[in-house]
Amino acid sequence: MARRRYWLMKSEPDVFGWDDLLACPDRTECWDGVRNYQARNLLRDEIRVGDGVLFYHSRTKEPSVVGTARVVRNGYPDPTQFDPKEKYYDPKSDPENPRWFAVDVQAERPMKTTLSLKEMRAMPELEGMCLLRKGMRLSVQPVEPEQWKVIAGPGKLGPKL
DNA sequence: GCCAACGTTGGC
DNA sequence: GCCAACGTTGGC
Repeated sequence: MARRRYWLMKSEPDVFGWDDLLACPDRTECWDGVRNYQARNLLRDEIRVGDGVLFYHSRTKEPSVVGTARVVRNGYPDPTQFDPKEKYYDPKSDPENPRWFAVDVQAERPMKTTLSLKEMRAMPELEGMCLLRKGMRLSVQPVEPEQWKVIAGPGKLGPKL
């Protein structure tokens, strides 16, 4: 069994945020709509059931990590790419060889107190973190175990949902 | 295969 | 809402 790995996923609370995830059946939702090849590769090849996810709110007043989630389904073809009614419809994607992938995530625990981007920038332990690097706009990105521990380690999280 | 134009992301 | 930093597209 491979070691559990960690990721950070960005969401825009105006579109779909933590509260929306909690409102889903089983607190589980398909993480779809990712249209970036680098992120796609992670979703398709790297992210596995059981991995930990930092749930991050972007494009909001105080961009922050708000909770943790767990991957509950490995990468599979993103259904929205084949639906012409979908915003994320991609007519160039061949169903025989899908271009875009999604995973399912389940909300696990809220942060005891949300951790803002500003606060993270001020933490020397998080230096070099993907999220904090200039120009890093990946909506799905890796988190090192040490970084996970600092952000979501003992005492940082609220009760299991 | 270069690169200008265009679109998107996301902090501020 | 602005705009810098990227990524993608498409003409050549």
